[in-house]
Amino acid sequence: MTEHATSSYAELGRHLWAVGAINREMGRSLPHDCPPATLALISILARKGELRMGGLADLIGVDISVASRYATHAVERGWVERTPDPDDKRSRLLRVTDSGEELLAELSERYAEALSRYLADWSDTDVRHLIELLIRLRTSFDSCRAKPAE
Amino acid sequence: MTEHATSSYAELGRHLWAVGAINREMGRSLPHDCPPATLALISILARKGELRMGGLADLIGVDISVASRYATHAVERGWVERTPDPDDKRSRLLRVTDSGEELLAELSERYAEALSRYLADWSDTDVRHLIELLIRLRTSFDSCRAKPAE
DNA sequence: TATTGTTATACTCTATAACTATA
DNA sequence: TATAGTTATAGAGTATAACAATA
Repeated sequence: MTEHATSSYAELGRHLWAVGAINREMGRSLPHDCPPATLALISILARKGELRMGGLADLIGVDISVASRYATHAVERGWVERTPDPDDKRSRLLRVTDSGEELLAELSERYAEALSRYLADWSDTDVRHLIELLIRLRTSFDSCRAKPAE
Repeated sequence: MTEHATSSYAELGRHLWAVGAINREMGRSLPHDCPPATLALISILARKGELRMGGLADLIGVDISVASRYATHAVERGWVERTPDPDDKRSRLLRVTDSGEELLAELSERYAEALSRYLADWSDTDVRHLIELLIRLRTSFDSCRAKPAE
């Protein structure tokens, strides 16, 4: 990006921060039992299949201690199960149960419906575009943290 | 948006939620004295000029009690000042001080520099595009909450 | 009586640190 | 000795509720 447009980054920062308010509002529609972070955990596991705790924490973007707490929460409710990791006895593999899949389907639909009411005037293309840019944003951050020495 | 693309909303939700991790990471570079919410408060006041507490809280996207706490924090450090509201003695008008402007300039530059390192491969157009979509997202939410009866 | 803002309190989310078990 | 994960504790951040002052 050109030098004189540097202030656009500050502006982007403000709008990124404002997303927090939207997330809080959307999160209020979730059941008390399943906070947004737990739903994210289940959703990621459903997509990735089996994961170890460390990999899961990276994907959620929280400390491993936080991910561990949420995983325990989800296991206690039967949404996630842990099996021994054959390659490393310090670790266990996490996987979504059928019950977890059901919960995910129900809450995803409920969430999507709520969001669609807010974004009634958005086109498919608009939504796709925002998704792509957010994916790219995350990618840029991840790849930058992977090589902090440069 | 067409019906069969409904699941895109759930996907958008996941990526919006993931922005939180980015915000946390960016927030770590701020001074202990000035958390992200305080910076947002100062930034909004600098842009809008004088604001009452209620209007400020709406713009930040938090409860008025939270905004009040942050305002007190900023006033105590000399970044914001309160003057009587001539039209309503229950309220006061908030405004950024010179000191607050200085802080905002310094932290904005620092923030922009950090973000620009993460987004080194983004073009002006990319950044602009994301900003526009985030603004529109916020607008859609605000206008929807303004008429909840419909 | 309703509204604006403040303050006290509680709740949610996350990180740090101490610890156990295994690599 | 280093690493994966768990748990205890502490620290941010936010919301709810009770309150005071004014509309």
